[in-house]
Amino acid sequence: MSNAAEVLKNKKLRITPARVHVLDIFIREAAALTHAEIEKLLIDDFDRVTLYRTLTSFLENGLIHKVPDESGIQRFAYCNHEHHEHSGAHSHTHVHFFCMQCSKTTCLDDILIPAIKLPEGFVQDESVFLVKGLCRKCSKNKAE
Amino acid sequence: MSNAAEVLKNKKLRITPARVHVLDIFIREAAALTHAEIEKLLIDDFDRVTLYRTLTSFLENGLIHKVPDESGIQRFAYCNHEHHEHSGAHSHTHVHFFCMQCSKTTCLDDILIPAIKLPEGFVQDESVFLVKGLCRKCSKNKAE
DNA sequence: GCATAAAATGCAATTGAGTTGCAATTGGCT
DNA sequence: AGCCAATTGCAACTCAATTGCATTTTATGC
Repeated sequence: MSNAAEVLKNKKLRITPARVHVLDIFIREAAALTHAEIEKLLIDDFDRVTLYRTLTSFLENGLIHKVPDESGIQRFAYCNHEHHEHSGAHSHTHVHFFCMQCSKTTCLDDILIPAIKLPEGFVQDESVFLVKGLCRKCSKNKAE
Repeated sequence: MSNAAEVLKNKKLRITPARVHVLDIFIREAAALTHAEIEKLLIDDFDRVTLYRTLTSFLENGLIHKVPDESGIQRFAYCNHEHHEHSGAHSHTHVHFFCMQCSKTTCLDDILIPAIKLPEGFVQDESVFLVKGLCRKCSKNKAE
């Protein structure tokens, strides 16, 4: 059984071609992907709606997480559990990085969102931290 | 001359009914607004396109700034210059707050985005920090 | 291995945000 | 008042995302 199928089984999700293929892509690609990007990466042709529903299902089951994107398009990335395992409930409290050169969005799994002090009366729940700039690869290319 | 007209004049923008009305709304409302919300708040009926172009113009001239929104819709808020005046160039480096109860997004002008240490090789430019939770008003109501 | 119910998929149609080109109008100026 | 450039309105379009419904597929028990 493929790695993806294994993950689906653990989550008690039905193992379907669409899900296995999409999950494979998420595991393979290290970046945060949009619906359209995944669609292009898929070899087999699935209906757009199926892909939307697959993403929703993965989201609900904690396989992927939403990634902030300023352009207004939804982005999703595979949840790297290695970094969060110890905390019990899965959390997405890491910083995300958008490269203005190559337009890739990546999870900085090791960098947690710093705590801030809100004004009196505000109660904090989740938060989103997106940093824009140049990724390792692009800043290196620029220096040469 | 109205407050809004004054602001437009200082920015060397033409004073048109659409601009004055939209700017009035931004000054009046303390929250970050979407295109659709502004459209509802407008008494006079302007074309959707006019509103989009008005927002673009205000954005380019630093009258409003983009506010992060997880749902993927663009939000804009009036730039409160009191807090940034001293820094010369206008900056939008404050934290934004989304209330999960009343769905309003507000600028926490006084709370600046904390600096973080990126991994080796990453170069930082701008960043976006959105905190979700309960605003003052809603957390107060809940406590009663 | 096969029947079955529930879940997943495909298709068609729809909504809503945002954009573009172009003609008509209006604001700021002398 | 009159000019020109900026602004507006209209029509048409793109793209992301959603919904209802009929069909197919999956997991499971026999």
